[in-house]
Amino acid sequence: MPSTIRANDIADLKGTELLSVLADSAFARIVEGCLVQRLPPGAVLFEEGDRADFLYVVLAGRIALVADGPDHREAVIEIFAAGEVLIAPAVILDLPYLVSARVTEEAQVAMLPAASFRRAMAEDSAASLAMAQILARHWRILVTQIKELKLRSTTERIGVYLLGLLSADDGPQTIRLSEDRGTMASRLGMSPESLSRAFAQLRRIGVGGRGRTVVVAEPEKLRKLCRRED
Amino acid sequence: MPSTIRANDIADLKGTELLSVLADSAFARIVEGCLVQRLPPGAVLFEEGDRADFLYVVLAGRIALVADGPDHREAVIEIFAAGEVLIAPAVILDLPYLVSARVTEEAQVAMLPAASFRRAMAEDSAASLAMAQILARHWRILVTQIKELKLRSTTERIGVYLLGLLSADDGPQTIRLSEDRGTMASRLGMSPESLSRAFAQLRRIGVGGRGRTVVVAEPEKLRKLCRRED
DNA sequence: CGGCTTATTGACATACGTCAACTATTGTGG
DNA sequence: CCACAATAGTTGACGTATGTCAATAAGCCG
Repeated sequence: MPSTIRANDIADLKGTELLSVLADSAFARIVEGCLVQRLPPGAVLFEEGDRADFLYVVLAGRIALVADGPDHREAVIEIFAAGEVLIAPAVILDLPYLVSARVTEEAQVAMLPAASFRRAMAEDSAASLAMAQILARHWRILVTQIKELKLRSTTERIGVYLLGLLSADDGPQTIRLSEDRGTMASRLGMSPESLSRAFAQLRRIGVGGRGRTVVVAEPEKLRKLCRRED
Repeated sequence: MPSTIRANDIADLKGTELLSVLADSAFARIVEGCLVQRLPPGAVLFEEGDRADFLYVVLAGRIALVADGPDHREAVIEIFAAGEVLIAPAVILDLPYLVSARVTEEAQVAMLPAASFRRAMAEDSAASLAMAQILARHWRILVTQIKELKLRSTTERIGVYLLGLLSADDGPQTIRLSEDRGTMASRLGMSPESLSRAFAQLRRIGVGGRGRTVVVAEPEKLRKLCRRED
């Protein structure tokens, strides 16, 4: 059940990139009609096609944007973590959601009424500038994803994904996946089985581990695999 | 060769969604350092990795954003027409271009210096609001494309693409593709050969025509093919 | 009318998905 | 703490959609 907002939720909201720039009065107005929800994994925030009545802000946990396909297939488009703002585009344009949202990791989210958010955007220039910057970053994230889908094999896509989790260091590294492998497969546009097999491929260049743990023995080999100018 | 701007170019710029909202003084400053270029098909505006020194506005013709793949393969990400603004994200964030841009149809483009555009965004709240709205629309376009790449077959992707060109009418329609079939294939994430074969599939439900002309005898059949809930 | 690019078609290879079986892994209640 | 079920991941066998390579045909332009 949505509940009204508490003091430390307000602090969290104030700490997000988007809302931190708002003037105090504008921030107060936004927070006014705001609801906060704690949700278990699997919970659905909204479904594709719903009217965009709320802007969601992730306060904790993780939320996946998923597109529904034929016969219960689905594709994960993007995953959001604490501090990020969800589906602003639908809210800004006052258009139905293009995707559904589902909790992948026990989450706490704030729901800001769409109309008051749009008003804040129109009245507070810092907000629209911050919004433009956030959307600009997302444009790049999505374009990168499209490039990968169109030009890279399953194995390479996994490689690129892992590289994004690696530090610049060149020694062996252990990383922790923030999603289970099934979700990761869907996000990367492949079946869980293909993911599994692609990981098997990567084993020969020193990528191991199991479950959510992945060990990359030789990051440089992985980088070489994914480098374009081969 | 880039040349300085002429009166009717200024009128065109003033007519675009993004720049029309600017206050006169801000608009004048932006136009100040602006160059205009007329370019033949095949011309490259900039390449992936270049520093984002300019924001491009398409005044006429068409420009494709393309990602370069291994051994001279490439993927078309999006195509822009007159009135649209190109790769604002890189300019806003002052990051290198993620993609290259190539003219697909004899074009005229205005080049606005990145720094003065960023300044205009910061100072003119109407501009950042308009920018946020434009980027919001692009987010939806890109997400739609990702959904299609992840969930639909080549034939369905073509179907959806054609549906986007069709009027709501239910009678036979003749439409004109704005790109050659090779470019269209790349934009849809498939080889030209696959596009050709998928068109052959569609023939049995009344999709015909050749070259840039496509005839859809029974739009309803096409809609049915692409409808999700089978 | 040749040349030129662009589109189609055929034969073939292969990457990836699907279905099904099997094996961890995790969680639950006795 | 162990059995058990439930879930998640792996592996194998197989089918198929899509890419690749090569040859042909069809538009297009000087």
